[in-house]
Order: sequence, then C-alpha cells, then structure tokens
Amino acid sequence: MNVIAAGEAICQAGGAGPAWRVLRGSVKLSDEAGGYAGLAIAGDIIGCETLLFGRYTFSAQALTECELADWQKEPVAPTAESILSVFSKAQKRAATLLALRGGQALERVRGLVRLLADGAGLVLLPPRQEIAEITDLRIETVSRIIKGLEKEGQMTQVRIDGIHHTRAYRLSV
Amino acid sequence: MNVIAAGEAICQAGGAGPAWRVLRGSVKLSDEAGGYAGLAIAGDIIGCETLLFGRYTFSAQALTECELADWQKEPVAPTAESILSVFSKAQKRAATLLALRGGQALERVRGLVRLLADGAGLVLLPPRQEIAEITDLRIETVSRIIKGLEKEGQMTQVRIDGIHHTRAYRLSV
DNA sequence: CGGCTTCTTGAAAAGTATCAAATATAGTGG
DNA sequence: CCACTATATTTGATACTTTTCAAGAAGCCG
Repeated sequence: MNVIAAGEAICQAGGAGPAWRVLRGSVKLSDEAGGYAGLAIAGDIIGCETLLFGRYTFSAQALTECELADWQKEPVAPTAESILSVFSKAQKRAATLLALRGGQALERVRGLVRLLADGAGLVLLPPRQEIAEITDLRIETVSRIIKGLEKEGQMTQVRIDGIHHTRAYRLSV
Repeated sequence: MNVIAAGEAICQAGGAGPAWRVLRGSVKLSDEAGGYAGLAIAGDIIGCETLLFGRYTFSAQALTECELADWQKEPVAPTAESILSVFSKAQKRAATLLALRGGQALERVRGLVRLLADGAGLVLLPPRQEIAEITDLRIETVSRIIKGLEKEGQMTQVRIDGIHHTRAYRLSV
C-alpha cells in the first residue's frame, strides 16, 4: 500500500514500474510531452501497459493525496478476463473525460466535481490549475465557476487538517 | 470482411455481436444516451468488451464507408497479451481524442483532419456535423474553418465517385 | 426537374480568455 | 506562535473567439 502526497509523481512515461490500482484520490495522466492525457480515480488501473511493454506510456501525478496498490499483487492475478474488465472500465472513463471537455464551462466543472466526488457528499478537488487543464478552461474561469457554485450553496468549503481549504468541499446537490 | 456504408450503424449499446477490427474508414462511438464517446480508425478494435460481457458498451456508427473484420476470427486468437496491446492502443487513441477537444477551433479541426488522414495525402471526412460533435464545435464553425483551410491552400477538394465532394480532400501540409 | 439534406455565409450575441492587480492561504524560520 | 515569503485563488475590465440565428447556395436522389 503506497500513499502519495498531492502533487507527487507516480510514474514517468517511458520509465519502468508496476501497474497500480488507485484506491483513493485522483491522478492525472500526461503524455511524454506533458500534455493532458487523462484522469484516474479510485478503482482505476494506471500503467496496465507495463505488463506488455515493461514501460509506462503515460506519466502520472497525484492531484490529491492518493493511495495506490500494486495491481499484480492483488489476490487475483491478471488474466485475459481481468484485463478486459479493466479495459472496459477505462473505455467508460475515457468517454466521461471527453464529456468533461464539451459543453459550457459551468457544466464541465460541475461534471468534474461530481466525478471526483464519486457519489460521496465530500470531495477533495485538485488545484484550480489542474481542473482548468482537465476541462480545457482557464484557471480564472474555473475559479469564478467554483465561487459561483459556493455562492449558490451547491458547495461549501470544509476545513480538513493538512488540506488546502479551497480544495475540500461538501456537496449539497 | 464487411463493408459498411457511411452513416450506417455497426453495433448498438447493450446489443450482442462480435468485436470488430476497423480495416478502413472512421467510426464514431456513442453511449447508450447517444452522447459522443469516441472515435475509431483503421487498426482500432470496436466492442472488445463483448468478449467479456457478451454485450456492447457503446454504439458504433460508420462516419465514412468502412471495412470491418471480426476480431476473433483473425489469425491470432485474442490472448491476454493481444488484449493488452489493444488496450494500450485504445488509451493512446483516447488521449488523442481529448486533445481534439482542447485549444482553439482551428487546431482542433486540423488535428482531426490529420488523425483521419492517418499520414496519407488524401482524407475522407465525415459530415460537418460529426466533425462538430467530435471537436465540440458548432457545424457553422467547422464549416468556416474548413473553408479557411481550403482558401489557404492547405486542403483541396477532390472528386471521388460516390463520395460527397465536400468530404474528400487532398492535404498539402 | 423538384424536394430534401448538407454546407456556407453574415451579423449580432454570448461565453471565455486575457491581462492586471488584490487578496488569501500555505509554508518557513525565528 | 508570529512575521515573512512564496504560492494559489479571486476579482474586475476588456478583448477575442465561438455560438446563435437567419438565410441562401450547393449538392444529392429519385
């Protein structure tokens, strides 16, 4: 079980390492050039391709504090079936991420917040700049939208020790 | 070997059928609600998850005339390794599609045209409306941008029998 | 030749980005 | 714990891009 602090790198494109399962937190994927390549949250697998190539295709960075587990050390060793299952989940996630880059800014940010909340009433957000990259907006726009949601009472800041207070929110909707 | 006409449905979310390999043409994926979920081009596999669930997660529709082959009938039967390979390719594709929804309109459309051209000097585009959906732009914006690229000489319309003349282009860059 | 769909174009409105600056927060060393 | 510094967020005003709405042109099909 590995705990990674917010902002820390998890793996490097081209480098070696295990495939990870995200147990908690959110992770940003980037390509070799550093461009945004996706997002992983609890339940997702990162770096599945290392089982084939021995190298990561994407870099991964913790957006919030994360807990990771070595996927190959899970009780059930990877089989064709479990790989398919991971694949299928990744496809759905990819479709969700596409949706976070379409439509109006408000809906994109709200969509990301909901995705990160993952059904819970409490959500830990990445920095505004990361939200901006995921939604293809500018940091100022993201800030305005989150402040707007706060003022409408849809989100309320929550103080949690060790977490930047602009990143923890209780959701009301 | 199956040839699908432009606009025709290839499979339905929730329905049954084989996993397909796209040999030629471009295919749009949609979720059950009809929302855009991705794009497949030559070399990509569609509906890989049917091997696991027996049902398609997404619907697929031919954007241009397509040629498909039953993936399980390929010389090499799917193994954990080949599935990983398909998975890895799908992840890269997903990252590319995210990029097509970020940045300025001109770059998005140009990016999609390049992706569809796949290195060739000739490209068959989907209808403007489909390009708009993939890039999260409006059909009018897409039309203006393509006309602009034509006027700059970056693309030239090519007449091909049986293909709408606004969809076949020769690329100059 | 119609009738229908797709594409193109223009003008105005809306939504975001940009730029600049203030404020707030986190981190650090006394 | 406090002052100080660096980083992150917020806010306002303006510029720019894209959407929207409306209409016309072009292409396809029978």
